[in-house]
Amino acid sequence: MTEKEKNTLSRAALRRLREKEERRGAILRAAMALFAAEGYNQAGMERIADEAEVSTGTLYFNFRNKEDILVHLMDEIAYEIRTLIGKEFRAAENPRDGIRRSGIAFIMEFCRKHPEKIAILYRESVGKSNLVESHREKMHRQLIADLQSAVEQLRDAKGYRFRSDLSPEIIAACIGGMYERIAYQFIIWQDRSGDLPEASRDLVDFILGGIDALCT
Amino acid sequence: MTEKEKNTLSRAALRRLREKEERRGAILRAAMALFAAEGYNQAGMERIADEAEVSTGTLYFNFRNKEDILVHLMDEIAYEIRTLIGKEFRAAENPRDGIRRSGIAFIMEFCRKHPEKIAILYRESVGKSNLVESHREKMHRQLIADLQSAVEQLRDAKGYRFRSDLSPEIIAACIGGMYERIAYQFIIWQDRSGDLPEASRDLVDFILGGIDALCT
Amino acid sequence: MTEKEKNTLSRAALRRLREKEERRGAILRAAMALFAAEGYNQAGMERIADEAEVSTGTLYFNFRNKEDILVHLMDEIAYEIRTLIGKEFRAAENPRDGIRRSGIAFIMEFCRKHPEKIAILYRESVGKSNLVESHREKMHRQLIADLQSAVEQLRDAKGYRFRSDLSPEIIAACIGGMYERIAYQFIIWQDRSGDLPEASRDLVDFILGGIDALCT
Amino acid sequence: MTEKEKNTLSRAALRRLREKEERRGAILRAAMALFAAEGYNQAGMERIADEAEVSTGTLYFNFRNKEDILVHLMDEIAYEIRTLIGKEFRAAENPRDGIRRSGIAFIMEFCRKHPEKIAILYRESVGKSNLVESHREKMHRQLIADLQSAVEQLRDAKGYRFRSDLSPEIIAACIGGMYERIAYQFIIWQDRSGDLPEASRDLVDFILGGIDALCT
DNA sequence: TATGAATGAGAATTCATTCAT
DNA sequence: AATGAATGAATTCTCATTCAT
Repeated sequence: MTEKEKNTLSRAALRRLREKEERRGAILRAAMALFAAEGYNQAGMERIADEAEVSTGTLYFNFRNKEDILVHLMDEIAYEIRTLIGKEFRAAENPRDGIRRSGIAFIMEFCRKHPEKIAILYRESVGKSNLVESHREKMHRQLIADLQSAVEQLRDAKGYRFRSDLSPEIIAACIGGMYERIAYQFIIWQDRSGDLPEASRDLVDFILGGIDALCT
Repeated sequence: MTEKEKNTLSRAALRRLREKEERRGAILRAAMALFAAEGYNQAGMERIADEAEVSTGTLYFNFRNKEDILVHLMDEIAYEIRTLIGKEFRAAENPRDGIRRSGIAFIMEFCRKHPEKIAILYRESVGKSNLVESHREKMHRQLIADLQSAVEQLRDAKGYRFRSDLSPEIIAACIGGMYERIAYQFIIWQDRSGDLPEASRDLVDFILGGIDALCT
Repeated sequence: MTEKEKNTLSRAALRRLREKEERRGAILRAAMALFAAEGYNQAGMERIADEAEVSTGTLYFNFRNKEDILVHLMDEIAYEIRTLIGKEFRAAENPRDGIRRSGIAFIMEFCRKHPEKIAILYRESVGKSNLVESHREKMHRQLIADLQSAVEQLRDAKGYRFRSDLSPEIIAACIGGMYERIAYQFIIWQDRSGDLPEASRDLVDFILGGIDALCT
Repeated sequence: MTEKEKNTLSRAALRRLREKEERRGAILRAAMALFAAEGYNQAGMERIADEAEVSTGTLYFNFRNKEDILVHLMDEIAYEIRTLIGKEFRAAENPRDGIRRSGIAFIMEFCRKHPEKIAILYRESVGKSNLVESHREKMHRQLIADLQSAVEQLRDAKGYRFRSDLSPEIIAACIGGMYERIAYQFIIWQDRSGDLPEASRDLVDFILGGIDALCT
């Protein structure tokens, strides 16, 4: 429903609409918390409904099925990440600084503050079903595309040349993998948020050094 | 059962032992194929038994439960990887070359040739249960420790100094993450084995460049 | 609401009444189409509402519940059948001809032209619930009573005597069963409308021959 | 499993086999009783399992699903009917007598003694799902084919000629319909077993008279 | 040891019905 | 009167695990 459509509604209708969206939000929040805390398979629909203070029927009124809830969570999270790192990258003076700033922001602003989203993104959405897996692929492809674009901007700004046409894509994939692993290891497996500032600094330097090494 | 113990057995007992181990192997092979092809949750015990040409009862005679089969597969795979990259690393002239050789071997000899093991390692063992997850952590910790040790050997050989004590661990984690993502993307999501030689070369150069960048 | 009551209403009230009846009709038409096409259990209330272009709430304003819709459909259909065969029977010169004409009309004018009503009458109303089943019995009892009366008129006109007092009822039941089976087989199971003229002729001759055989 | 295969089994294995078949039988008996008493849709799987003194899992070990149980019941019943009326028909001196004997046996020996089978055959299997319905069609087609063959034997024995080639099929369908309706009305809707002898006599005379009427 | 039938708790999903607006 | 979101009991089916033979 567009903003324009909303303007034509009565105030009572607006309130109902707000309540409806709030209910969807409550379901997504409850599902995220449970998926992160107990695992996608362990979290039953009844439990999600309870936590969201609705009935199971309402779950199915708002989402096609359990998978659909997970996919919506994935979309929300991916959107948030792309927004955050895009903003940081554009706010930087140059691509090199953009990669640094967005990398640190991703770790410090996103991962550190939303461990449950990291759990969804890197753990609960893995290997669940063909549909979820293909959605996950699409999602990561987009994030990789963003990273690849950043790498290419850096290359162009510096007058670099990479060894091969494949290099930007490889680099982007590597960057994605590094963030995933650092986040997983320091947030999900161990609780070492305290090490994150240091880790994120090493991480971006590692990345920039790696990129430089692939250039002539 | 150690080799020594085997020597004390009668030939009939040896045959039974051989058959038993063959059966365990058949079960593990069947489970690996099914987990990789259809997913851990989708692959039922009955189906695994069928494929291994034994009964479900035999499954439970050889393994505590379904999780236990997965954990054994994970162990086998981790052992194989550590053996391979350890061998390559030690066969190299110096740590820098060791990182290069073992990295390329991992991609070209292991990942490329055993996509089903990649699926188990990076997809089917993710987020399954607390037990599997903690086993996965331990497994990755070992691999990371190997990598960390290689990085430290490189540092010492070159007379490098890292910015912080954390750096070797961060670097090791990053390396693990890169390999995971490259393997996942080029083998599981897409079928681009043809790009793997190029990708693996970029990958090790990226790594070595990154390490250099964190040194003084 | 009788015709007389309608005359006392304002034109606006008349329009509302017309709209209301049109809505009931739309619901019944949608339900009949869906019950016939997909089955009573498969056709959900939401779907019926959609098809009738009303809301589920309106369904429940017009009918007590889902059963009630089915029962109304059954009544409509039974009324239509009784009207048709009654008219044909009375238009005939004698009872024998009446049985012939009404039988052929039932097959050719009703069954052939309204396969969806046949589906409701002989398939979708069967074994659904105690209420529907008892309604179905009542409905069939009425049709049988009509047939029985026709048979008795034939008997009296001819000066026949049946072997027993039960005979007219048995005959009537047989006639009902034959029509049901012929309609089911040639319209629902197979699509052999082309054979219906021939079948209906055989059918009535079979009936008349059967009746004669039970007379002295 | 053929008789021959059974002979090769140990006595213990035979006992287990007997128990297994007994369990299948218990399930079918429980399901038949419940379907007839409460209706197919009303009878839950849990209830059937309870009644058969097994678990729901055993239900699904022995039958694909609920539909499958119903289909097996239908097959059993159809087999029993064909066996009975075939035996009676062949035991008769001539086709005319065969039609009479088998008709009376069907009513008096089968319908009267197994009202629950009548309920399955003529009520609970109607309009349940596409699969059941197509199975029902096949089943009735076979019964009709038997009847048609009997009618054709009568025609040939008597040197009759029917008005059209369609006639035997029409007659067979009519006969099937009559039996269905008589059984339904006198056993399911009303409890008039006392009238069945009389009804069955009228029924066969009606049939034979009808057949004669269609001959030249 | 090996078998495979039996178990039964647990899961997702459906859908007729209600009711606040 | 009409709407349509919400309800929640009910239902079918799955599957890891057990255990008598």
